[in-house]
Amino acid sequence: MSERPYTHWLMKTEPDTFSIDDLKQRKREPWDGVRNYQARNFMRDGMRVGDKVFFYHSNCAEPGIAGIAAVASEAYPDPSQFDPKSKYFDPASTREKPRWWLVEVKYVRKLKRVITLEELKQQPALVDLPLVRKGNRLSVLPVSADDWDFILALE
DNA sequence: GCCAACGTTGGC
DNA sequence: GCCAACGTTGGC
Repeated sequence: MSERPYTHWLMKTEPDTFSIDDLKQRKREPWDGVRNYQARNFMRDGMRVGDKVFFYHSNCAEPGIAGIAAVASEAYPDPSQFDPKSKYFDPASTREKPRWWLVEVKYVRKLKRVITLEELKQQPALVDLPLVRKGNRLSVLPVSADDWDFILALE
């Protein structure tokens, strides 16, 4: 069995734009619009089909983990970077050498309740969880297997 | 390569 | 709406 640093992830989304209920309805969705290199690298280089993902609601009344998704495709170039009409259009990117990549994610389930950011911050066991570390604005983050289990036990 | 200016994220 | 904490851009 090959070793990878991470097999569990957390992906942020603003529920006003795309919520866990939207994913439940759509079942599967390309995670387009990521325009940060570190977040891109996690998707392109770190993720494999079947990896579990915490679906996190940000920039809303109750920020926190709202559900579980799974990586459903290998990484491929984000089509929106080539579309001049898209707000994610990147004129500096080319099809020969795409700058931005995405994976598709599929719905797994909603949590019984939202596990809030506030609650996660209060857990001494989660001090090293990247999500609760100061100033971390990345929209795609790794979660250790231990932290994953610990967080789910809070549900 | 430095770094000031600017833009974005996202909690509060 | 405020603003801290970033990341990016571009002049030099």
